[in-house]
Amino acid sequence: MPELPEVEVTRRSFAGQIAGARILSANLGKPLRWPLSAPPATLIGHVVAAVRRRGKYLLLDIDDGRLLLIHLGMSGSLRFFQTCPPAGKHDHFDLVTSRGTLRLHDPRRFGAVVLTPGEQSDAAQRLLGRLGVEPLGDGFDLVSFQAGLRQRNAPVKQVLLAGELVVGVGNIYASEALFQAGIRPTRKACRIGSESSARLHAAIRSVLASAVELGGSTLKDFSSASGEAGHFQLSACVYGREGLPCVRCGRPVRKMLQGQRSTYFCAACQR
DNA sequence: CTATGGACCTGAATGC
DNA sequence: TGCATTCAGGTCCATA
Repeated sequence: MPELPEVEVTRRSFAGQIAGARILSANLGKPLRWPLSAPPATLIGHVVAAVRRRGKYLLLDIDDGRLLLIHLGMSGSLRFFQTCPPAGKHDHFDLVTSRGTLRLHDPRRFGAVVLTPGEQSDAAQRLLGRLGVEPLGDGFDLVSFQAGLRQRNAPVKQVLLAGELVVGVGNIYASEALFQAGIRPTRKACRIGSESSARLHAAIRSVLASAVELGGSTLKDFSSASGEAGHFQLSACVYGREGLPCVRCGRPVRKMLQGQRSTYFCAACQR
């Protein structure tokens, strides 16, 4: 489900409520992707100082310097409840605080909750250390992005998904950004001209920013921590539109597989 | 080093 | 109706 916009929308929907809240208990259900590196009981009595985001990870700063990392995987979503209903079959983590309960719902359990000693610890850096720059931040400058592309021989879509150049661009938004930039997803990154790569740079920013504005994509079951659905998918130009007319030229949108994942594009508009 | 494919897990949609 | 197959928003890991 969640790419950067969904994670950011989720963060914004509960960060203000949980910041300053005292942890009353932390309960795990079925195992998630990585084990907790410390017993969750060690969180009790501590305060959640802030909620940040890095790529597709949510970072909960604990008042003693520890960092609780949450990743939503493919099917995860978070809700923040004032009064928390009983846990359902796919609710696998509850952080009960003085201001409400943060609950992770994740049917496929590709998500993760990892308690680390701090952002610079090995445990945290193992997950965060190789992430590329934030696409909506100042670090995403055109010149370094173009230089990064020139170094990669892989198809540009795979380079975006790898997240080593720039984070947060997942399967939906990679297709959308490449469509907006007029670049064929199979084109080798190092063979993209500087005008095209400048368009891609701008497209990544604008696609992600507009998805955040629209509250993310609601394909299957995404909603924010307050339960709001997103609306980006209504404005998707190519993703999930195989066979439907390209919004620009009217020819049918095509679907192909790249690295076992669906890619949507317009063969006429993208070269 | 890179590129590829499998692994993790469940549920919904599709096909026969 | 029932059962098997395919697909889904992510990422790590083993293998060539």
